[in-house]
Amino acid sequence: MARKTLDAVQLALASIDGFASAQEIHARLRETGHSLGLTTVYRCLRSMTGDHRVDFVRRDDGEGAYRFCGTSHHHHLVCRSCGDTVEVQAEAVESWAQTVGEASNFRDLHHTVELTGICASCSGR
Amino acid sequence: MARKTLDAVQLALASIDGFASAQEIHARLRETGHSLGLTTVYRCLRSMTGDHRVDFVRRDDGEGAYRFCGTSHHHHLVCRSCGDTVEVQAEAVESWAQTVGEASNFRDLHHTVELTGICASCSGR
DNA sequence: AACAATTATGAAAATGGTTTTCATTCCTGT
DNA sequence: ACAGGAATGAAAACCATTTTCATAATTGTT
Ligand SMILES: [Zn+2]
Ligand SMILES: [Zn+2]
Ligand SMILES: [Zn+2]
Ligand SMILES: [Zn+2]
Repeated sequence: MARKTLDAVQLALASIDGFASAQEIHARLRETGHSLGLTTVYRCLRSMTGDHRVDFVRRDDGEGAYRFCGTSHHHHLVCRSCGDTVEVQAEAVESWAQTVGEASNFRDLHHTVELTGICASCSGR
Repeated sequence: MARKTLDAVQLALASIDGFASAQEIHARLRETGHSLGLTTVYRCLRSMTGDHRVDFVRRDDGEGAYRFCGTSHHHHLVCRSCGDTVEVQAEAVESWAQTVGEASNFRDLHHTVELTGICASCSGR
């Protein structure tokens, strides 16, 4: 893989807040002038996750999502009615996840935390 | 959906140790004489996960896996290598989720928490 | 420069799990 | 028995991802 190509993908990924699917990254690349094939985007992402340069998770629908590792780790509180999103701190969860995983002798721990609810304006008052 | 069908799927699921994919459950059903279509198996599983009667997780390759489960609220620590699963208690997370949601004036809070890692036997030591 | 060998790329096809469609079968109540 | 509704499943559609393979770009050698 050409470094030039890897850099383009990394830049696109870094320009997106949070996780993005391969196809979303591909779309962003085309928006910014780069014309890379979807196949190449997949190839780069696989290489980058292998090097732990990007995080990989599965969304609920099974689609894979990628995130540049430099991005600060946080979680979201999403309104099920209007989709409004708030970023939340999760100190308590971070330490809990680590502690619980180690207690079971698991290594290389990751976690997915998704909070949902009905926001103030959607709940009427 | 007919109760008879739901029961057959639940029985098949209960006869399998740990998680099983829809197709594995379908195969088990055929082995035990029941001739249910794959479509119906998917329908039953969707209904059961909606009722929280079975747990649903995504395997590393994106395939969904199901397991018959009690009704108590809990979370999972899943090995990304062999799929082995440990149920974990999450007192700290339950209260955190509630507190964080209320702090943002959200109501009717839900949460999804998945822990993954590499289990002791898979990590080689 | 010229040329061969190696690598990178991407369009199209293949893959595979899951969902939709829709015609048919099964139930239920009258 | 009969009509109306629910349940079923084979086949087709879907869609993210992977594989193929022919072409383009790069690198190295003479
Ligand atoms: Zn976290
Ligand atoms: Zn469970
Ligand atoms: Zn394991
Ligand atoms: Zn919980």
